Amino acid sequence: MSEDGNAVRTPGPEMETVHLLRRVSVEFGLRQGEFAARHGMHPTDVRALICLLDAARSGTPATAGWLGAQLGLNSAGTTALIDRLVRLGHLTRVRDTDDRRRVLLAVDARAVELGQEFFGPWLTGMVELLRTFDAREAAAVRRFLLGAHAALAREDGGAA
Amino acid sequence: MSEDGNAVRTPGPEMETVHLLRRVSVEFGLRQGEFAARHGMHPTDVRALICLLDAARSGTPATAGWLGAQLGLNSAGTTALIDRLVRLGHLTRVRDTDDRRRVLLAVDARAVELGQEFFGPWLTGMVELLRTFDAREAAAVRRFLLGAHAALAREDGGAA
DNA sequence: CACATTACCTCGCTGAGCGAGATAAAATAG
DNA sequence: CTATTTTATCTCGCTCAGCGAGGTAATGTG
Repeated sequence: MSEDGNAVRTPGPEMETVHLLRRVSVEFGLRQGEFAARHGMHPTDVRALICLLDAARSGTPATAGWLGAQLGLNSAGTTALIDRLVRLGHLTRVRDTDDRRRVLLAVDARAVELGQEFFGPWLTGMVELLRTFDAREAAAVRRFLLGAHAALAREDGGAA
Repeated sequence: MSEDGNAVRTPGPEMETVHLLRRVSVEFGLRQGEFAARHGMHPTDVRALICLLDAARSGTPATAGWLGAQLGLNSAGTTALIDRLVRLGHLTRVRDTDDRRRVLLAVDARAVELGQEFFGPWLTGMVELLRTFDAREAAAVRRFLLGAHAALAREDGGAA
C-alpha cells in the first residue's frame, strides 16, 4: 500500500494539512533566499545564521564542525562559509581554551539584529495567532510539530 | 517593544511553538539535501521537483518561467536547472500549442516515484499522527499552518 | 506592417561547495 | 614520557550552479 501510485491523489483532510506544512517550509526557504540577496549573502549563510542564533538561544556551544553538520556541508565548505560570515562581520572565531583544536563561533550583535529584523515580524504574527488558541488547540499544534520534527529527524521517515 | 533586544529571550509557550515550526523547516531542508546527494542531484533540483509535483497535483500548468519564479532563479539559471532535470530523465519540455513561446514542463513518472519515495514515509507518519487528533485539534493545526503560510507569503511579515 | 512585450535560451563569468590532503591539539597505548 | 591514533579545522585545486547581458522566436497592438 505504500507503493500505491494513487497515494498523492487521495486528498483527505489530513493529507491537505501535511502538504500545507510542506508548503510553509518551501515559503520559508524563499524568504531566506530573499533576505540573503537583500543583504549580499547566500542562502546558506542565512541558514547558518539561523542555526547559530538557535544555538545561542539554547546555550549550545557552536563550533565549526557542529555548524557544518547542521547544514550538511563538509569541512572545506564550512571553513569557506565561516570565512564569508567573518568577512561580513557577523561572526568571530574564538579558539576554545579547554580544547584548543576547537573553534567556537561567536555571533556578533549585528547578526542578532539581522536575525530579529528577519524573524521579528513573522514571529510576532505567529505568536499573536497562537494567542487566539485555547490550551488544547495550542497543545495540538505543538504536538503536531513535535511529531513532524521527530519524523524528519530520522532520515528514513520511520519506514524503509 | 518590538525592538526590545530581549524579545528572543522571553520564551513563552507560543514562541516555543513558532521556533519549533522553524526548526521543522530547517530539518525539511536537510532531508531535501540528503535526498539530492543520494540521487546525484542538487538541493535546487529537489525543490524544483517538489514544486512541479505540487503544480501537477493542483492542476497548475508548470512553465519554465513559473518554475524559476517559484525557486527565485533568473531565466538563465532556470534553463540550466531544466536542462539538468531533462538530462536526468525527470522532465520533458513540451511547447505549448496555444502560446508557442511557452515551454510546459511534463514531469516524468520516474520523478513522481522519486517524490513519493521521498515524501511517502514521512507523509504517512504525519497523516497517521493527525488521525489521532479530534476535529477541533486538527482544525487548530490547519488554522495555524494557514496563518503561518499567509504571514510568510507577504515578505514584510505584516509589519515594516 | 512596424513596434513593443513576453517567454525562453546562449554565452561568459563568479564563487559555493566538494575531494584530497595538511596541520595541530588531544586522547590513548606502551 | 614518547609513539600512535583520533579529532577538529584549514588549504588547495577543481567542478558546476546561478548571475548578468544579450539574443531569438512568438504574441499582442496601433
